[in-house]
Amino acid sequence: MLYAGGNLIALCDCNNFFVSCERLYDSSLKKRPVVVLSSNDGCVISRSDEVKAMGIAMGAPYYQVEGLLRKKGVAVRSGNLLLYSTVSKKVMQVLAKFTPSLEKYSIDEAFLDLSVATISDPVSYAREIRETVLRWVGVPVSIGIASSKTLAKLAGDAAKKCDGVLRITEGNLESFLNGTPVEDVWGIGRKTSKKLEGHGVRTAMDFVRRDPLWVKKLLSVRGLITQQELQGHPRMPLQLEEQIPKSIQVSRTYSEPLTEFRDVECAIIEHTLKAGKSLRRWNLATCAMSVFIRHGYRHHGECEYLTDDIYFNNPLMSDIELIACAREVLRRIFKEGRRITQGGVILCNFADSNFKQRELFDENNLFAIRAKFERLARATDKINEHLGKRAIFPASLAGKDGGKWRPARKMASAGEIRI
DNA sequence: TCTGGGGTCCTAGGACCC
DNA sequence: TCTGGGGTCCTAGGACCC
Repeated sequence: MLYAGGNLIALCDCNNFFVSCERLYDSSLKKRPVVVLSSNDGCVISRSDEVKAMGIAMGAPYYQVEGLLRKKGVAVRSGNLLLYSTVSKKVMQVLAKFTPSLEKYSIDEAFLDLSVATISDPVSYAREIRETVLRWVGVPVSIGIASSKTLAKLAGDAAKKCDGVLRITEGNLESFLNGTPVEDVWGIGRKTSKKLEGHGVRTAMDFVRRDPLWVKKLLSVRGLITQQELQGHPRMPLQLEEQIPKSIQVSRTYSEPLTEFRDVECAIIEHTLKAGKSLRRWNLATCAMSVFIRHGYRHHGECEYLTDDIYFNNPLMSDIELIACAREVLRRIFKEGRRITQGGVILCNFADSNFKQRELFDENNLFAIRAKFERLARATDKINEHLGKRAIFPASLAGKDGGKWRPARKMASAGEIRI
């Protein structure tokens, strides 16, 4: 088997990240088993080691495990993304001190290029990284090292089960792959692993041994890339630059079903405001918007999505225009008598926000009016950043604090956290 | 009664054209 | 009226990830 030994990639993964953040905020949780719940306190999205040992699955619906959690004295917290992203930034800052080549892969994971001549012993270097993150931020991490991202991910998983750092080398690669079920490989999900098992492929080693042409035919190029990465060939370069998003989505499951148009409209306007803010933060403008609402419950076979799109010749970024469009689409899709349980807005087809095209016959001087809307949106962003989220908001939301649709967060940590 | 939210990439198939 | 081959572009849907 070929192995690109010169290439050295580390995956640094924060252990039980959301739980670790909650423990950072409230140190009394350090001695207790903890779970963190998704929006609307719907399901379990982070578990401490003790909770994992109890057999509580990732993504388990909270109402199904609530009794057991209470019986076992597990502390339960509603998710607090603001806290987690603040801690994430700190972790990334520390990691950046150890290598110039860093890819922030997710809120709790980063790939580090360790192929630097000055690093003589990558494993002890990784231990140093681990201790530094723990000391400076207070979050425990695991680090996997290998010659490709896919192997580094596997090494990272294995590192969690030993002392926090694990390296896959040419020497231990084969036994490692033999001991890894194919469904544990990054990029091979539930459907694909079922498909592979149907062909007698059970371990990562079984997969690696198959004819590449057969793999490509069965799983397309993605499968082929995964196979090569498992053999130790880096086929997925680190993405060092922050990627500009191709779409921005804001959606929520509501705390109770909404039946009145006005309530749904307020929710959709708030989602639009959030999406617009994110759009401007990236200096983007959008040429397309989708609005969708769902009625009924997903897991009861009685749910239906109502959705429609709107397209713009000139890219938009101001709240006034985005909200007007969202309301228009919502009026097209809303149906009386439905119990709306979720709603959302998606922006896509982006252009640089500096791109502006004047209409040939602009008799009402729309060009100038739109420029004003855009300046207003940017000013609003600045003011709200300084004075708090709702210092300025559209008149269409006046008198609506959104209590009816806002997701329930019954077990939020005391107060909103800023660390 | 109660099951999150936010993304990316790839492919197949249709429409259209020469 | 029927016939062939090849190309591009777009979209919906599937699969995966955290």
